[in-house]
Amino acid sequence: MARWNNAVASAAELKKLREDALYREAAKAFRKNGYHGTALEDIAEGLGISKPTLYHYVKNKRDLLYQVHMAAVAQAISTICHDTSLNGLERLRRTISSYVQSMIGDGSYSIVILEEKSLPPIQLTRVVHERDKFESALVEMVLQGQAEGLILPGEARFAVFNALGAVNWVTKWYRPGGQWTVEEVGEGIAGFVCRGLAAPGVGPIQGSRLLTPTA
Amino acid sequence: MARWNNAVASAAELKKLREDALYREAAKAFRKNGYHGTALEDIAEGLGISKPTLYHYVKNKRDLLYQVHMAAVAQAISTICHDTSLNGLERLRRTISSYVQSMIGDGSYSIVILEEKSLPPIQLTRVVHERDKFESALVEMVLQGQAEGLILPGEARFAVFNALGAVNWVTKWYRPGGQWTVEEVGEGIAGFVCRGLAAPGVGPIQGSRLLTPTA
Amino acid sequence: MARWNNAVASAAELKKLREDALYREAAKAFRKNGYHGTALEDIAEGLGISKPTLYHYVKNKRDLLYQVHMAAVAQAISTICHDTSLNGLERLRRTISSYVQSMIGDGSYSIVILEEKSLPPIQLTRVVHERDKFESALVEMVLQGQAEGLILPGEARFAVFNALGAVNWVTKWYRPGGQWTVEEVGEGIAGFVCRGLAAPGVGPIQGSRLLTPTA
Amino acid sequence: MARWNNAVASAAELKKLREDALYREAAKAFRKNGYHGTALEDIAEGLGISKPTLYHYVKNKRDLLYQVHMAAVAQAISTICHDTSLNGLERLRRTISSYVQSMIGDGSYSIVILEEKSLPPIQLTRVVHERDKFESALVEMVLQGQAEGLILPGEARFAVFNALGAVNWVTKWYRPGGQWTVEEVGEGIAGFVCRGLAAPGVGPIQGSRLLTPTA
DNA sequence: AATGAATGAGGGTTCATTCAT
DNA sequence: TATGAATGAACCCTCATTCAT
Repeated sequence: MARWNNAVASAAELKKLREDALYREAAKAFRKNGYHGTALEDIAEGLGISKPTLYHYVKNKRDLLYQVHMAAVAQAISTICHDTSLNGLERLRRTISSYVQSMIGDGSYSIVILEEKSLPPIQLTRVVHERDKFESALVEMVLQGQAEGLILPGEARFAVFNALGAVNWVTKWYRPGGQWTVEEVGEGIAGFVCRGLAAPGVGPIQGSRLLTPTA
Repeated sequence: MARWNNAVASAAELKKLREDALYREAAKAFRKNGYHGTALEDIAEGLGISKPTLYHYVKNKRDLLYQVHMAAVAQAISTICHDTSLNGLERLRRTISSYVQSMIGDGSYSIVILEEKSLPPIQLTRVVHERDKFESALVEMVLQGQAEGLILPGEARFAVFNALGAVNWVTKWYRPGGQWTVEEVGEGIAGFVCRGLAAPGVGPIQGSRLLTPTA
Repeated sequence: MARWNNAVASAAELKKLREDALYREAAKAFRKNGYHGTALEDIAEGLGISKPTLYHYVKNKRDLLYQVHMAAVAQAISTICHDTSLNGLERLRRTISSYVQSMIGDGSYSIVILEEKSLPPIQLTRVVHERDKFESALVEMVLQGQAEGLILPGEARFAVFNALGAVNWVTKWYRPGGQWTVEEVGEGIAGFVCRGLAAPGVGPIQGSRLLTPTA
Repeated sequence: MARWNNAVASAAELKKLREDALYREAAKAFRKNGYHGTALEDIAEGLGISKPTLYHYVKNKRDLLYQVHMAAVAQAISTICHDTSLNGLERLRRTISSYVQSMIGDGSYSIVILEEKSLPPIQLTRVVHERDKFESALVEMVLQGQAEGLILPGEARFAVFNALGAVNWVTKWYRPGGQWTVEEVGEGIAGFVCRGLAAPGVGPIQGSRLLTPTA
């Protein structure tokens, strides 16, 4: 019987690896059934362990959600493109492509949903605060792009909301192992978003075979 | 004390009106806390009635979710633009704008999330089947737009997924009573989506002040 | 099957009566097995109802303990002898006799034990505060008795501790329906305590057949 | 870090000393939180060892309680005054003083409470049987005192119950390191009890400054 | 139609106990 | 001897659902 999804290695790293496997399994379950719809038993079963064993790694269910959220945000933040030699639109495009790929890739922690009553205020605040860091980075790229005349004028936050919608939705429909590769999807969505925001006259924006910009 | 959100009228329509109020209240709760995170008590409280009274109007909680889903899909389908004199891109734009406005308007039934274990297979199949009608209509518009050379070639379903992401996400961030009107948001998202899909050379696409296409 | 120990009467008082029956049953269980050793199921079973039904009457187990404690202290306070025409020693005697009889009588709520971790600090403070009212009344009687030369000089609190020991211990050994009546026990303990505290030369103190002062 | 409360000595006695330290620590915990309210982890922590290590010294939690009870009773029995040259009242007084001092002294094993469901019948019987030895000794002293005309006539068992109440209660209120010494408390309680039982005309009975018989 | 009362089912959490190391 | 890891059993508590009124 496969335990811990075989994420078991040498002594010291063991616990860390197990935690990661736990977070990923939990993220998957939360994504599928929501926080309240997920029983700890489901997660334990997915890992081939018993329910009480989970309590060696997390304090309680809420804390597990919190940890998963934090891991997800950290993953999101790690996809931000910091290459200052690029214009805002291109930085946005690369970030989105990279972010999407991390979301649907193997090691994804991403949870999109945040049921309102699922976290106590303090932890909720922290999650929102971290999430804001990621969103602010996107807003900043949009503002740069607008200043450069590459992105349509208007509310930068509105632009980011649109972008995040197209992006986050991917977890709802993407099925790994299908005809569309992770990379194609990431590049495709990034292209879609950037075309949606680009000012008129900006040249063709890179996409993927799923939505061909140079037909 | 306001009961049934004052949706009470003359004899025969009474039940229908109450059902509608119930579905809207349920939709709001499900949207906020998910299916499993919503207690029937929450819904009853929101309507100013008691928990057992709900059972005069719905068979059980699952059935309530089913009814809300069906109402939501019907609402979505009702926003489809059937004007065959228009090209695919414009029909898509009008449909999206209209759909978004219905989602964030007062009488919204929309639930975006479908927790996988929340409906029994038979009802799930029906909901998915109805939802497919709406999505197929969108796919058909994209195909028409591609045939007309107005929409980029590629996977029409991929295009629709992107569109739906930007669209459905609106329930996560829109706050009624803020600076952005329902109409501005609807037109803005529709413009964003259509620019994201439009083939090069297609003229400026209508948006709103939130993202100005003709800056 | 006997439900609610037949403590069921007319409409409005119903809930109050049920609460009382619940508190008495809970007190009995806590006395026997301690707080942590008592399962809510035990209490429910003793009342002929099911476990979740308890939650119509108390918020949770801790709150139940708190309510029982408060009822017990109120009962204790109600036995205090306020007859100011009496000397301190006699007031003490009457109070103790009355208190003991209330503890082992039918409607007793008394819990003697307070496991330290069983109540959250706020509720613990309140219980202790109320209990102090009762103990202070006893201390005051002792001080009066000492001033009157009827009680030995020394630490009044020490005297009260001794008295309370003899008194509270009664719940550990008294078996209703045995050879010793409630009244005999109450008077007997009261006499024992008062003789233990009385100054030399104080005349014979009333007791009971269980320990005859006038042999 | 202090382990085993430094009760560690040479090879052979090691196990015995550790067991004693364990019993005392367990007694303390049981006294504070009751049997069911005490987690083995609490005891282990108090000894600076880990939970499974306890199982090298006791078979299981119930057995630990049993051992502690037996140690406590043995301690109680060891305080019995066997000096046959003394009258019953004085023997009782010395025994009680000595017993109280052993209860609140450093090496105390005393558990006063016996939650009914905490021991299986066989072990319970043995504990009760041992306890009876101690109580019988007290009863015998009372009978002797009554025969000698020094103790009030009446039920000897009732007299002993009163005595044990005042005595056992001491664990509930005594705080080491306070203003009252162990000896003062022991002598004070013994005096209180014996005055409570003494026949009229018996001369002054020794106490302590806490309750002065010769004021 | 409406609801207070009741409960079976289910989920989160703790903990005594075992085992491999 | 000592312990981190694991788990079955038991308990508190919630909630959808039913029923009598």
